[in-house]
Amino acid sequence: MEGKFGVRKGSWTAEEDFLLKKCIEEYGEGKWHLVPLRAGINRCRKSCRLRWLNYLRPNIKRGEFAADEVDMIIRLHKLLGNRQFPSSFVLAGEEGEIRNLKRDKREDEAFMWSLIAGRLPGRTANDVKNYWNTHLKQKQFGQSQGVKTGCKAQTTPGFEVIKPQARTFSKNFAWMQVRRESKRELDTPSRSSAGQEIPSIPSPASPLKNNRTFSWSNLLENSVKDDYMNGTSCSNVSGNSEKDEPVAKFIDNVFAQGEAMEGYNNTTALEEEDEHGCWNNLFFDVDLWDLLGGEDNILT
DNA sequence: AAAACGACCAACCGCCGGCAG
DNA sequence: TCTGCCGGCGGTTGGTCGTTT
Repeated sequence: MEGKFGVRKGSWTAEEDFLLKKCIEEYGEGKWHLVPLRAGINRCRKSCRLRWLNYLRPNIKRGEFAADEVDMIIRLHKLLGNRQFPSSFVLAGEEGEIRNLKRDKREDEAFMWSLIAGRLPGRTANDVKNYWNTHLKQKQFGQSQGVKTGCKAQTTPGFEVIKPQARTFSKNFAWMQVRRESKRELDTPSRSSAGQEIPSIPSPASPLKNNRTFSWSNLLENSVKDDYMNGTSCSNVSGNSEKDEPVAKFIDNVFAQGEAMEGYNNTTALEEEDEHGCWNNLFFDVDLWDLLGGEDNILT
């Protein structure tokens, strides 16, 4: 059970767990290279960190994944693709400037499981990854692509990644004018400039017709998918017409949730003064906000 | 009853970017 | 600018346990 340099490997004992937990409680997380020494454990820094993050950390939820957790994993995995943003995931800035939202290679590859886990309280990235590999991957591909072939694990076949199309935002884009008080306007269906009814977003308090629970991933997924597939124009809640814009619609949908955003524990609040001098509180999922390129891209 | 098989998941490995010196 | 250390990630392995033959 000893690896290089005589450090212990393999399963952790109850005593090691106790020492590690005690050490983290005393010194806090971080400085992992010091942890084995401080805790008096003959383990490498990585082993200590992993044991803490995946097992000992408080509030880790164990046991079966709930249906809504599984649903969230599937949706986010579909949304984020197979560790890659499409290279065409770009936003058009001012005067034809194209900004590519594709991050560097490392970011592409590194953030998916942790991002998904971040939306599942108590679940670790390792949990999510294991669950995907042992349960969901086979369901998604097993029958049609013969995953159970006995060969070594291979890269997950690429999902169909829903790609937002290039778009232009303007500074006076109407979402900046939306006030939370205008949420009630959503009670009547919005209409596009062409008179089309805009698909309404379900309220958290009123479940979807098919009884599926509302989740944040629906916002982006539905918004992007609808617009990408239909190519329809839409208007935002303030009634201003905009070109067909998946991201814009997403933003509209986010604001349509009004008060509900406040209860979401991973939401950032922005304040924006509109042209009438009104201050608006804008609530936004921090990860998706970043995913879309942050304020620079959204507001440009 | 026991061997073979398969599912599950904790743990390890290798890689990479950030950062300080 | 270079180098080495650190933290953090996805991919993969291998031990354990339940099920099947």
